Amino acid sequence: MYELFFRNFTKKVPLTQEEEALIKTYLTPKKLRKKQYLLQEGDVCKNIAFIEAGALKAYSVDDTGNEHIIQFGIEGWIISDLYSFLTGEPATYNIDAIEDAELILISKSAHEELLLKIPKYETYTRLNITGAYLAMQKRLTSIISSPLAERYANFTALYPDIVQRVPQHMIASYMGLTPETLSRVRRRISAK
Amino acid sequence: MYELFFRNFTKKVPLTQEEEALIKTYLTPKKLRKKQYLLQEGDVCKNIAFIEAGALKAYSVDDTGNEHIIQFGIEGWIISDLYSFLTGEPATYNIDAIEDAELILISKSAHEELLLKIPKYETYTRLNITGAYLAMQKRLTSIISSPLAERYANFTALYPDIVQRVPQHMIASYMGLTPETLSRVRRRISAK
DNA sequence: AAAAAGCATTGACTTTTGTCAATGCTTTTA
DNA sequence: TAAAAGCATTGACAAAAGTCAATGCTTTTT
Repeated sequence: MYELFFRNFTKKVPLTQEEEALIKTYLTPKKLRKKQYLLQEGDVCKNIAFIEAGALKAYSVDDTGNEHIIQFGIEGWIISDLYSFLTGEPATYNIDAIEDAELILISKSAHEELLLKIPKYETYTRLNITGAYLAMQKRLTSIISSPLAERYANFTALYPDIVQRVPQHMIASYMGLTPETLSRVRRRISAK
Repeated sequence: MYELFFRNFTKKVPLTQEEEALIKTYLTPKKLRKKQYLLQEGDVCKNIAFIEAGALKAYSVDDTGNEHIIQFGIEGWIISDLYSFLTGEPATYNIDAIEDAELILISKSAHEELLLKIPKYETYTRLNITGAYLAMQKRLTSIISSPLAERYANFTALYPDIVQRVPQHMIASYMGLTPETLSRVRRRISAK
């Protein structure tokens, strides 16, 4: 149940057996069926979720009812409304399961205690957020500076597994496009 | 010279006099004239820069010679090509001064030693990167889900000082628009 | 003080993207 | 297994954004 979590952790920061055992006491496993919510907009985000298996999406919903996907998450990734988690403010994102999923939850109090008690957990957290920042910066750079066809090519090159597993219209949403536009971009690319 | 840096630091993580003095030995001040480069694409980013005064921009340049601004920085902010800094790969961004600027530089070796020797520096770093991540996530959400007029209104509400100090065409670049389009958006807003 | 460069705006036009509606598949649900 | 829902694609048209060119200011440079 915790294999991937600790494989991931120790790849960033090596742990002793004792540390691993101690950290384990702070973790809570959770299963989620496809379409179930992990978090709904307006609720406070109580957990950070590490994804052991499955796929989820975090998204906002606009006035016209459209979903805008801010983040995908699959095995080995972390998903959360971090702002809500850290501040206790109501969440602005929804998170739900695209596929049946197995998660490992870290509550706010667990997170805080781990930060205080285990310096390596702070390092792990720092490296995680740094990686997330760099990935998002690449995405943003691509949005403001690359033509659409190139942006889609970048995405498929970077996340081939997500392209396989997720419906096109969700990828369109992630890219800030309508499904029709993405469909046409793909046709233009494949015509070459 | 280091006032703002330490005011900022201690607001996040309180420091003893000794710690402050020790950290100071790792810092290098630098002045930059308007239009001068702090970093050029292709060079390795050797420093993280804390901005004591002035304004800078980080941007990429596309095949047609257009600038795309990925980040503004003014007093109290940090600017860098973090990916290049951390990996030693050539920078993909340019950074230059929009106004004369006073910077405090932290070199790679200084950064690494500080992380090892001063746990509070790691906490400071973690909080900084977390804040940067959350700000960028808001920007990204706004891009994929809000109409243009609203995005511009958000920007002016969030960064009124930048709107004052920076030419419109740079704000257009930051928003991923042409200067003409931003000008028209502004006219539409003010017509109401 | 004059010349040059930088900047924001506007108009006319083109290209890109969104919207709405319809179709044919495939997958899920009853 | 029949019906319903979900999905990708396409066409016709509308709206949004980009391009190119010109103008009038303002700021910077010489």
